[in-house]
Amino acid sequence: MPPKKATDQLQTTCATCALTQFCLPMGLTERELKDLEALVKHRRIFSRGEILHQPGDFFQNFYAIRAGAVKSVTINTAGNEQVFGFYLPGEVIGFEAISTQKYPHSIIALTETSICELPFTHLMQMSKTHSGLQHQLLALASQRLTIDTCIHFTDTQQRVIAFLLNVSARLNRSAGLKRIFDLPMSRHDIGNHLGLAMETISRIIHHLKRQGLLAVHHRSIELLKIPALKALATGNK
Amino acid sequence: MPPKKATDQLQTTCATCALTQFCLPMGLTERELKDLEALVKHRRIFSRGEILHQPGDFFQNFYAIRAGAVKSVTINTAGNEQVFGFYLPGEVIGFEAISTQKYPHSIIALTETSICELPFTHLMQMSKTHSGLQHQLLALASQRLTIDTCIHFTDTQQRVIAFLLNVSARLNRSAGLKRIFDLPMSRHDIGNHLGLAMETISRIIHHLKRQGLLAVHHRSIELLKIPALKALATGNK
DNA sequence: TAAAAACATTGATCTAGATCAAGTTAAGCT
DNA sequence: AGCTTAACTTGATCTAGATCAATGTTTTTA
Repeated sequence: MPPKKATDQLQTTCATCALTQFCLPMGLTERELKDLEALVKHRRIFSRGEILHQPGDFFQNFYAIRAGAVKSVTINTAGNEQVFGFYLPGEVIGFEAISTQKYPHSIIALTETSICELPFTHLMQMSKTHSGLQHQLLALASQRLTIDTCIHFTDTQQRVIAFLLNVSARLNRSAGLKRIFDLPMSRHDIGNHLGLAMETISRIIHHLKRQGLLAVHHRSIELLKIPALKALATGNK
Repeated sequence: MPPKKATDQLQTTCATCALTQFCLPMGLTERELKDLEALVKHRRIFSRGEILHQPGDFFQNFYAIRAGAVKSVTINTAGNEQVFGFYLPGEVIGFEAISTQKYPHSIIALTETSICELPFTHLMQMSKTHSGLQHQLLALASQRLTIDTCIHFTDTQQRVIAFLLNVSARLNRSAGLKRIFDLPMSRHDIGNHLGLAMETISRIIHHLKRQGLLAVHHRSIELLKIPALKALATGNK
């Protein structure tokens, strides 16, 4: 069940949302789910380029991505952007802000993006009585710690393939990799995030295409030989 | 109050530990602290090179670093090590394992290292009634998400300086940077972690030394011009 | 619907940093 | 203490990927 378009999502409840088994509701009892639902403050749509929050903004809400995608960035003093990561449907923004009470990054919508806003203090209050929620909050923070292993690969091609497989898996949370998908972010953003030039991303993807490992048309990707791609990503050249 | 040597730490309790205000006990009431103390299963010493756990091991315990340091690594199919990060005194290992119930990495002691073992299920049980602990668990997971920003810098020198400042700050959690400290990890590990060759680390450190920004003798570092180093790290060349 | 802007590809050149290699220093071991 | 081994430094060379540049494509906006 793929997430619907951003604009279709405004009336959905947690119980009827396609992402209910991956997002915050996961593992919650029916009762807990109903209470969580009551706690959702806003459902909002951001259009491409809009900023959800800036670094230093006081941390008040989690944002659960319902449809679309955002990037997490900072701008350094020299004016250069630094892409820290991406958030895809079902993923929750805010964990990195808990300890300092301030968001550390800018969150910018990459496409039309629909989100659910959840007040943190209410969530914490609720999780005192709802132990399923308490566990799920930690589990989501945990997931976030291991979600993005691509940056750690030394080999450039490995990094790019691992990134593509990572996005594919995250877009298809239920079962394995999504074979056909659209990258929500630009080559520039991918490059920045992986510490590579945009042109290098382009060339590596082209190379994989020529080898018949995937089909590409701009941001649309089809993984053709998943086992081979996996093998390359884990370092078996 | 610097952390004592690993071997001095076996008898210490949470209440008397120098790290009490940074580690899990932070923000806990006296009552909560006493209950937490009762929950600590083991205090153990690992010597250099010893493995705390392997990837895939069933997640049962958090490990709080009391003295020393460890690295978090994986070995890929080609036999290459990949350094994911480091844990320094007061830091807690285990958050990345909550969602899958398995540790994703090997944890290897870099020096003589003393740790406190805390059973996860007991912690969760306890945090149902101790809301300070519940918050502190999330806060520590949160901290972990933002602790290691060095890898995201594009410029090589920036990455290395940011790394040194990062270690310095983490070794001196209370107040700002530690001016004089020993790196617990090898140049090789630093390089691997930052995606650079060991020789490059050596050369960049040598370069900073020649500029008079720091004093180095093997793993011992003294930060001589902190503002200048900070400026370089944030991209003002 | 056309024009503009943003994004992506492809090629040519150049340089930062990897790799290779040798020598030095420090740490662990018997 | 002296031997062995691991870690670090320094230099020379080479290459992967950055940078520069031009063109093509798609999306956005007027």
